[in-house]
Parts: sequence; structure tokens; C-alpha cells
Amino acid sequence: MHHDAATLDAPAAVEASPKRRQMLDAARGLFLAQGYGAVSMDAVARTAGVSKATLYAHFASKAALFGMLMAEGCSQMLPPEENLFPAEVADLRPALEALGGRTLRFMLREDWLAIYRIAMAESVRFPELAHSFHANGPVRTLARTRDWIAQQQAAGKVRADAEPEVAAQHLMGLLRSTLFLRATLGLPPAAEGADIDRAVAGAVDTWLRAFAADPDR
Amino acid sequence: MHHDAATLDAPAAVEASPKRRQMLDAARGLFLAQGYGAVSMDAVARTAGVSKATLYAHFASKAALFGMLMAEGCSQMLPPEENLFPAEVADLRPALEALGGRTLRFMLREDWLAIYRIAMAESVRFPELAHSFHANGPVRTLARTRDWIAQQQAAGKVRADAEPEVAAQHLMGLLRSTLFLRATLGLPPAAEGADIDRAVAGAVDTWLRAFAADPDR
DNA sequence: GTCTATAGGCCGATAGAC
DNA sequence: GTCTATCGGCCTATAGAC
Repeated sequence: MHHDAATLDAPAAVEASPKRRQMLDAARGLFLAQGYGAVSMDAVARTAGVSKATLYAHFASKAALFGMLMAEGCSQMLPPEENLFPAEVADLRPALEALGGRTLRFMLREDWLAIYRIAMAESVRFPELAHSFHANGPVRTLARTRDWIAQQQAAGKVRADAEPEVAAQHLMGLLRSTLFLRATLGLPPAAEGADIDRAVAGAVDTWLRAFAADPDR
Repeated sequence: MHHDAATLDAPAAVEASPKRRQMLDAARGLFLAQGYGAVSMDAVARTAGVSKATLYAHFASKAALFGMLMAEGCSQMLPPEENLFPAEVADLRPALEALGGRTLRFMLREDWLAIYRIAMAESVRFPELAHSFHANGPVRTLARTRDWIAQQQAAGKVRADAEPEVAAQHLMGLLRSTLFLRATLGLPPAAEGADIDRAVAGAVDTWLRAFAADPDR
């Protein structure tokens, strides 16, 4: 197995060849659903409706195809920002619940879980994939959250002696504490909206007790 | 692929055939290091120093061998208890740091991570494995911790209006918040003793701020 | 660029001798 | 029980016609 998967961080200029998109789409679906090893190039070609030779004309190897896909996927592993990090808030709780809800829901999405599963499982064969996923997903989410917490700290909303980095990590940890492990293992039943809301509210509650400058109770 | 992996929770009466142990040991090492799909029965036989025919004489299929191994592994996914749950403590902090340190160190062990990786990656092909791992590992650890927290709550050490279940989940979440994600992805550098101690101290600090009955600061 | 057809190898699993 | 030898199949990857 030679790793000509190239750099995993460059989405690359994918021109608009329809067959190429068919192949990439088919491959992504199969890889995410079944993992790297369980997917054959035959299956990719069949699903995409092309011949294997065409597949190999576009992608030098199975590893290269996989690497290119994961690069695309990893660059989209951030939840939409929108108004998730408001500079000024009257109360920290609703802002944290919005941020936490969006973040946890994003991490419980099947495509996020699928990439996480594959990045973990293939971290030996494709260390670049694990690194790229981590750097493009969790690390960036954490950095944004840390900066926002520091901002709120400067505004007097967060305990002055807290470290924003730790506070951000603990917020993520609390959000992941209940439903995440089950979800990664694919255990039924899948979390529903009410479960997620409850988990987020609990995490925010604990976080505020530990990090809010002014305990509001 | 037929799943005659049988029940994953019964370690089964493995008699003391030396060759059988060689095969099981070889298979466990290979599966944990490389995952289910990447390991061939040829490799298992070669590593164990037996022929493939002998391997198949003992295990009906690759799936059966894998299932038997994971059943053994999953039944050992609890950290040693020792004096981790003392009924009466003067101060909650050192008890939590001992419990948290032992728990986090256990979850960062390469064999625990390897089983977690495989349970995740193969949760589609082997749903029983994911269930067994979860039930024998995280669920039991959480239950013990929850009961101990309830005990401490009754002793007046923990906030009276806290739910022990949530408090236990949040403790685990806080412990996993920093080093765990990196470790699951196999990202260097591996966590060292000092890193772990710092993570545990931070987690316990946040937990105590949120759940201690008597904030001692 | 895309196809059909196939090379060449490794895999899981088995037959049969001892 | 354990071995050697091998089967049939699927895999990645390629050759050659169009």
C-alpha cells in the first residue's frame, strides 16, 4: 500500500466533469457507510455507473481516491457559524445553549460520525487523515470557542481567573459527555431532539456553575 | 459474511491448549493493531506459528475468531477498583483525583483505545461488539461512579439538588475533554504522565465548582 | 475518455494424508 | 490435531480496442 494520497488539506481544483463527480459521490457514500477496507473499486465503479478503467483513469489508486475524498470532507467539518459567537450578550446562558446545541448536533450528524470513525480506524494506514480531520474540525471549533470565551471574560461574564483554553475544552467535554460515546458506537436508539436539548442544557448548567463570573441563582 | 460470532459476553470455557492460546494471542495482537479487515487468516496462522488448517480447526471462521477475542477483551474493560470508591472521605478532591486519574489513564491505554477503535469501525458489521464494549466498559464505569457520587451526596459532600447520573457523566466528559480525542486519533505526541495529571486536576477542579456542596475557595 | 476483458495476487476456507 | 497443497473467488490494477 503506497500512500500517494497526496496532501489531505488541499481540496484541489476539481473541475466539473460529471462522471468524475459521480465517481466521487459514489465513493464518498460507500466509504462513509462501510469504511475503507470494506469498499472495493468494483463497487465504486458499479455505483457510479462507470467502468473500473474509467475510475482508474481519474484516480491513480484506491488510496488516492480515498485521500482526495477525505480532504474534501475534512474541510467541511465545521458547524455553520452564523450568529453563534455574538460579541456582546446580555446573558451567557442562551448564547451557550445556542452554541452548544449547534456544536453537539453537528458532532452527532451521521456524516461527521462516519468521518470520525474512519479517521480513527485508519489512523495507522492514513495518519495524515487523522491529523487533517483533527486540525480542520475539533481544533478549529475549539479555537473559535476559546476566543469567544476570552471575549466574554474580558466583558466580565466569565470568571477572571479561568483559562479560556481549559474553559472551552471543558465545554466541549461536557457536551460530549452523554450522547456522544453511544453515537460513535452506533448504538440505538439514535439521539432525538429532546435528548440533545436536555444534554445541552445540562452541560451549559454545569459549565456556568464552574465558569460564570456571576452565579445567577 | 455470516455472524456466527456467537454471544460476545460469554468468555467461554477456553481450555488450556497451548496452540489455541498461541492463535488467540496472535490474533488479538493483529486485530488490535490493524483492525478486522486488514488482518488475514494467513497472517494470524503465520504469527501464531501454526497452519491455516489448524486455525480453522479451532475457529469456524474469521468472524468467529474475532468475536471470541472481543468477548474476552470486553470483559476486561474496567479499571481495577482497589480503593477507588471509598465510602467515607474527608475531602472530595483527592478521592476524585485518584478516581479520575485511574479512569483516564485506563481509557488512554493503547489496548483500550484499540478496542474502542475497532468497536466503532466495525459497529456496522458487528453491532454486538459495539454493544458489548459499551455495556461492559463505559456503562459499568459510569454506574459505579454514579453510585459513589450518590453516596457522597448522602454524606453531604455533593450538592443536594444534583442528579448523580448527570454528575457522573459530566465527570467522565470532563476527564475525556482534553487528551482523549487526540488519543483516539492516534495523534502524536502521546500523552505523558504530567499531561494526564494536569488534565485530571483541571477536570476535578471544574467538577467540584459545579457539584461540590461546599465550594472550598 | 470510456469501454471490455483479463492479468496476477491474495483471501477465506477445505480436502486429504499422517 | 496438525500438516501440505489447493480451490474458487474477489481484489487492485492494466492492456488494448474504439
